[in-house]
Amino acid sequence: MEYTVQKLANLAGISTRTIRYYDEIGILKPARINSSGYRIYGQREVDRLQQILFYRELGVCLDDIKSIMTDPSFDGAKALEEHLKKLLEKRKQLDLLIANVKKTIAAKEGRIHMSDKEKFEGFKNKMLEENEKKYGKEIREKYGEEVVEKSNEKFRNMTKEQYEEVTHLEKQVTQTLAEAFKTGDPKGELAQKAADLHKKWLMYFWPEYSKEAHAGLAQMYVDDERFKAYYDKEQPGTAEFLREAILVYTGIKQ
Amino acid sequence: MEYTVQKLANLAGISTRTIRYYDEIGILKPARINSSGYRIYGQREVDRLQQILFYRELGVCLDDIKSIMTDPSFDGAKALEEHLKKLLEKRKQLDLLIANVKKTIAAKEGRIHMSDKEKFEGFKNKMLEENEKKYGKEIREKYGEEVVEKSNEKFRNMTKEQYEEVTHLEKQVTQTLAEAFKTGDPKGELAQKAADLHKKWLMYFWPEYSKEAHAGLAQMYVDDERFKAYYDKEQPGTAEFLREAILVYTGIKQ
DNA sequence: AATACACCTTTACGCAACGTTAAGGTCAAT
DNA sequence: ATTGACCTTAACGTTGCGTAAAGGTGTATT
Repeated sequence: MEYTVQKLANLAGISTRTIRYYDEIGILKPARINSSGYRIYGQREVDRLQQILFYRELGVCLDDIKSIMTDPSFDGAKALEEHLKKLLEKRKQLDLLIANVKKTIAAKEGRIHMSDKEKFEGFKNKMLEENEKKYGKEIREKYGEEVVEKSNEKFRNMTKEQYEEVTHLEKQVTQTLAEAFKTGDPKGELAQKAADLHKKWLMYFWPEYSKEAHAGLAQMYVDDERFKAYYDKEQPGTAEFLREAILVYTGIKQ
Repeated sequence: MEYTVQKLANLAGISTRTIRYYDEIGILKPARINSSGYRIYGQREVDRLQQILFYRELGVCLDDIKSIMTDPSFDGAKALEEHLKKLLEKRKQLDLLIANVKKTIAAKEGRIHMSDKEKFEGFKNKMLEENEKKYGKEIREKYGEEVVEKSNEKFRNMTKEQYEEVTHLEKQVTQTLAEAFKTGDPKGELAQKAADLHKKWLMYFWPEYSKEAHAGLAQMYVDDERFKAYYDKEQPGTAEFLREAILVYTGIKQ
């Protein structure tokens, strides 16, 4: 039997456009072209199309299908394994998404009745997630995998009281820093108090303290747009001011 | 604080292209344009961008985000519910895909060791699925939901022996039909034997037999490209020949 | 022979959300 | 005056087709 595009399309349950497209991308060429320029397909092409549609239904992209079917040296089984891995990854992402959407809906409807402890754990996880997303890659490169993991571990192990203490400290830093900024003197008492509070805050996260690391972090607050924006939110220049204060505090600069 | 595209991009951890694109589609306009034509964003825009990115991470498309954020009468919670439904549907599809890919891999590696019974059940299910995919919609429209369901039920309840009998019958029909086709006479003995075998085969699927329905099916074998292709596979014209034979067999035509 | 109608052809835009050049202005520092 | 780091708009590419548009072919009917 020979088939024109439409006959083949009906046979396979797809559109003629699809068939022409498959010709276009070279994945399914007609057996021949007749004198009027019509595409004519034979039994071999029907079989090939079945194969293509089979892989298509498994969600394999046409380019990969092409490789699987054209290159005989290509390992079809391995390609499917790869494909499966991609699908599983996709499902993981999707599960995360779904969980987040559900959470958001629940929160919006106000019918979230978590215990304080659960809420607290939720906060911690959310913070870690956000942190990872925003700075994860660079921080890991800068400080090393181990340091970051230790820091996160320390954070995860915080009690509710410690967490409250640390958020309180954060507020104190911000406030003191804002007041110090008004004085304009990074060596002044207020600025040094801010730097000290900042150190205390930091020690909730860092496995160990060093002046050099503290000063380095202060420099990053200025260099990195995202950190800078956080400190400059109310008053532009605050990030620089904090750096100066910390440089003095750590004795790197008088 | 004021931000140019790059500052805002760094702050939010996205690309400048994205920011310009969001301007282009009107989802995030700059606070103002300076004398050089630069986009300038303020705190309000930063907050708005955060919102946008929040929804984006939930997988909401930009068009929906636009609706959620611009139209205050728009019900954000409802939109999220809708979105969640879509995501769940997507996951269902994905799970199906994954199961199929796994099955395929297992089959390819030949490490599928099913019992004969399991294998048989698998065959039946696969046939039903394929049938559903290929003809499902039209058949249901033509014969009604109930008839189709009854037929499928009958098929599902087949024992292995019955199934083997029916596949054997199918082969007999094909063979007898091919021989009858050579005689060219749809009224001849062979053709009538083919029609009779076809009836017997059919009765494995249909809840009840009627001459009219049998003749109607024969007509469809000619009208529908897919059925026609099945019968014409070896010899074009076979579908028409079978129809004629059945019309005689059922007494609709002498 | 003309016409209708169901086929067939190629060309090309549209879709989502940007990535990626390309070509060219602006700004601050050297 | 020249870098170099910014900024701008314009436009193509990505995936797998759907959907016209404009025009040729084949066959049956009038």
